[in-house]
Amino acid sequence: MTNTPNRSVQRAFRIVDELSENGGGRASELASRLEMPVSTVHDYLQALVETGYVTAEDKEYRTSTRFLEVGHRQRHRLEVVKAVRNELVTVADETGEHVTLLIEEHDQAVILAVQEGPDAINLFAYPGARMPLHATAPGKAMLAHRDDGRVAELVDQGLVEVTSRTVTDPDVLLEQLETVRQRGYAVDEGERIAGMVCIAAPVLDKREQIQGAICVCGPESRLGETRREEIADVVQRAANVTQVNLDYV
Amino acid sequence: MTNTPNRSVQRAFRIVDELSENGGGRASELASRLEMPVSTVHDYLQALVETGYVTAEDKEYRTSTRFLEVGHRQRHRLEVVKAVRNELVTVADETGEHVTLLIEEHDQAVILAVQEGPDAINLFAYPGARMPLHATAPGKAMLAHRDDGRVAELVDQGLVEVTSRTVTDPDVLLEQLETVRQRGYAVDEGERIAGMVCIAAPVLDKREQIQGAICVCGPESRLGETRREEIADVVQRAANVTQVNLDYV
DNA sequence: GAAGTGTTTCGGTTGTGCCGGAAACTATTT
DNA sequence: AAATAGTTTCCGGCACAACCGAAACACTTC
Repeated sequence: MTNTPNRSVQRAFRIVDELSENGGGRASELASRLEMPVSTVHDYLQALVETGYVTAEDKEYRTSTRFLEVGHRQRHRLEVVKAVRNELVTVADETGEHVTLLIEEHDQAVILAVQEGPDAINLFAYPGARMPLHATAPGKAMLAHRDDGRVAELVDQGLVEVTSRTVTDPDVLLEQLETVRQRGYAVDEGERIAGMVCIAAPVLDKREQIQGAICVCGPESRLGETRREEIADVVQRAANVTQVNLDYV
Repeated sequence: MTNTPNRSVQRAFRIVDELSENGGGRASELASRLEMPVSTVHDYLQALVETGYVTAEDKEYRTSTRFLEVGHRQRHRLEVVKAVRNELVTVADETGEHVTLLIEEHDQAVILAVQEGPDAINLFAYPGARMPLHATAPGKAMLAHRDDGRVAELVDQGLVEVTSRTVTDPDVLLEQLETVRQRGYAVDEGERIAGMVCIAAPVLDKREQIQGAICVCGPESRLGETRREEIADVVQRAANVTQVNLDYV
């Protein structure tokens, strides 16, 4: 942006990113991938090990469990997580499907908690996983309760097509958001993962501020019209209880 | 050690640590706590935000969910976690207590997974939480299967007294480790948390390498002699099944 | 034992992190 | 509104630490 990006910090975290994506790596490997001199990467790795955020085991470097620690501490402090915990379990039991809590961060939807019901299909969903807002039910649920300016910004950045069904037309998106506001829940039909339907309800606090979204995902084949409405009810009720918990505490 | 600690990297992560411990903070606040000039801290925060690992919301900085993401990705790749998952649930159900999976990292025991049984007391235990090896059952379970050199190193670093019951005498520790090897499980009696008894079994792979430990914790009052032995059996069986899973995959 | 591959060390130079100072905001108070 | 105090943010020049080429070192492999 303006200035002072602090190159060292950038580079350190680029290395961390790289380690995270590949589940570890060696100095030379990283060096070639990041197009940096080996000796430089080596210096960084040394420094990172020193901090405790990276471990070195026989020339093989990995991210350490410190990341888990920091991540969980942060999550633990978020009110929504506490407020929603029991509800997630309930929803998972009642629907049998894959249930998640998401929040918005840095213009993306991020999973904070996962609860798998008895029939849940195995999604590649873990806390910290992120996805575009416009291509998911929870994302749309949250966007619907943001001011229009925010939505316009997103549109300007371009609505990436994740699957062939992803909404990429701004007008369609705005229309859908209006629908979400009216009926209280959002749906995505294979817009992020083909063959997958998700239904999500927004969690608001007493000041009508969006705090997150509860989302149920299941295979299209299992989620007919009536079933979807059932699920929508369950999710909305859960979101409601969560709001009460949130305001009560 | 030798040289090149890369000050920028150190400082960046010190700021992250500080943010994590206090659940966020403002520039001036951090500056005074870390005894750095405000402008410097500001520069770092800016850089950290740029990386996406820190979020800024109205002058209030927090660690972002990226840490969760990196942490979980790492955890996901660890074989032990997959191998132990079902067993943790089983143990939690059978014992009713608080069950965890731990590994060793950087001379500490680190929790990787938590499973609470129906009667579990509420411990401040979350993935990423760390504790000294010598003061916990899982730590002792893991140490028992390390070569003596490693143990000697730990002793040299000093056996910190966590509670009044913590083993601080090297000879006693070595003796206990021998017992662990003989009967296959480790016990700690209020050595880390007063009033808390923990029973842990080591998870080894086919090459006899220590991969982690499964740990059951409960209040002293509930864990009499016979109950402890029951639990020891359950934990050992779980560790055994985990080993099989580990080697099979 | 020579040649190949990757890691670690070393040190000079050069670019950039650093931080004092000032400006631009935000509250709060009179 | 004006003054005060406490922030955050911007700026810019200097010193020093990051940077990386090259050399030393540790290994395999042929």
